[in-house]
Formats: sequence, structure tokens, C-alpha cells
Amino acid sequence: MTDTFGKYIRERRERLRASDASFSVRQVAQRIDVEPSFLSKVERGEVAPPSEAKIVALAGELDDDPDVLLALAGKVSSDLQEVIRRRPELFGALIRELKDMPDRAVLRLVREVRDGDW
Amino acid sequence: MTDTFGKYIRERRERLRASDASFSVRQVAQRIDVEPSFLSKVERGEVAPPSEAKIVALAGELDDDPDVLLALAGKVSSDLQEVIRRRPELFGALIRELKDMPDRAVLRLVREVRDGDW
DNA sequence: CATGATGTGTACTAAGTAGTACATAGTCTA
DNA sequence: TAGACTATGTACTACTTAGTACACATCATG
Repeated sequence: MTDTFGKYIRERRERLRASDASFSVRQVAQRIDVEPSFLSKVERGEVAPPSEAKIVALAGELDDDPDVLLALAGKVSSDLQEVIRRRPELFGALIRELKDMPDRAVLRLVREVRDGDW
Repeated sequence: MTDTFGKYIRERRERLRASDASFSVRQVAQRIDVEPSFLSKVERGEVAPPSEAKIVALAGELDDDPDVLLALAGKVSSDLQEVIRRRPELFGALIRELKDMPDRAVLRLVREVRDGDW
């Protein structure tokens, strides 16, 4: 992990900070309930990304997609995992089938399911 | 986790053992490269299920689906996770969309993709 | 009847995860 | 120029993961 997570978070936070002083390390840290020094270290990649719960809180704070932040942290949302664990053959097969499909193909499926007559 | 994993493994192994003496705790343990006492404890649910690598090896040994064994152990194959991590929005959306769909709907998708004109 | 295989109990451990607590040093501003 | 706020450095730590090492009792059999 070449610390894309920390860099990303820092950039995102600083950008928000430009127009809102409440996005300091200290204040964001407080809102997601960690020590400022810890968030600082996370942003500089000195330590591994935080737990799923903190990442999700951070996503809320930075108005970002939790799944994307989790991915940057090398994780997969536990509720997605649970969906797979409930029907491992089915979802295993589907995901492996889609592994190398282009984005638009997957997207087409999503839409097909979403507004399809199932 | 009410130890469905251990029970399942034990039953599976014993069944194979009925017709092949090489499926003793000791020998299977040796083949998947763990201590016999550890496998014994796993089967009796005295300790948590082993690592993904050992579970996959066990699946090979017991001629079972790795995804299913991993699911029983409360895990999701790391290569499935990687597929999701590469395109988190896309796969996140798809999986959440399919979360409550009946098996046949998901299966239909799998087949649609498999032999579709993509 | 000893030799070998079997399953299991006990004791321990190295490495990773997910942080805290406090001190320090720089900056802003009233 | 003191007070408040900022980021960061240092030192720890509790918990979990994923096992090993070895001793022990039982059973079968050549």
C-alpha cells in the first residue's frame, strides 16, 4: 500500500478547509472520534488506515463514498462481505464472471436490475 | 459464530475417511501444513477457523468449494475482495442491488453474462 | 506386548490491528 | 506578548490472529 489513502484524505480535507476552518486535523479527528495525532499519522501514511467504522465516519465528514475510501484503505465494506457470505457460490460466480468486464457492461447490469421487471 | 465451520469440516472429513484411511486428522493436517492438534481444535470449534490459505487448502483436500468454506468461516476470498476494491462504486452498487434478490434472479444474471454477447 | 498411529490437552508466542496519552513546537491574533 | 489553536513526535498498550511444540492416553495389530 503506497499510502494512497492518507494522501487522498489529506487533500480532500485541506480542500474543504480552504472554505471552512472547521476542517482542521484536530476538529475532524474529534468529530470522527480519534486523537488528532492519530489522524495526522494516518494522513501522512505513518500508520495504517483506521478501522472500517472510522473510515465510514470520515467518508461522512468529507462527503465521500465510503466504498471508495474503504477500497483505498484496502478494505471491503463488511455489509458487502455479508451479502457474499450468505450466498457464496452465487455471488462468487457472478463477481468472477464480471472481473474483467468493462465498466459499462457492469453498469448496464446494475441498471438492468434496478429498473428491471424482476 | 456458532461453529458451523468446525462441525462441517469434521463431518466432511469423517465421511471421506470411511473409505480412505488417509483422511485422519493427523494426515489431513500434515497435507494442509498445520499441527494436528490445531486442526483438531478447529474441528471442535475450540479455536477460530484458520487463515484463508489453510481454508483453501482444506477445500482442495476435502474436494469442496473454497468460497463456501470461507463463508462458513466468516470470510470472503481475497481475490473477490480485490475485484470489488478495484471498482468499488460499480461493484458496491451491483451487490447492494442484488442483496435481496432471489437466487434465480442472480443466477439468471450469471448466465446472461457468461454466454451473453458482451 | 511393544510399536505405531490416532485424537486431544496444555502452554506458549510472534506479529499484526487499532488505537491512546501526553509533550512539544510553530502560528495567529487581540 | 500572552493565550489559543495548530500539527506532529514519542512512548505505550490492549486485543486479536494464527498458529507451534510437546506431552499424553487410547487403540489396533503383527
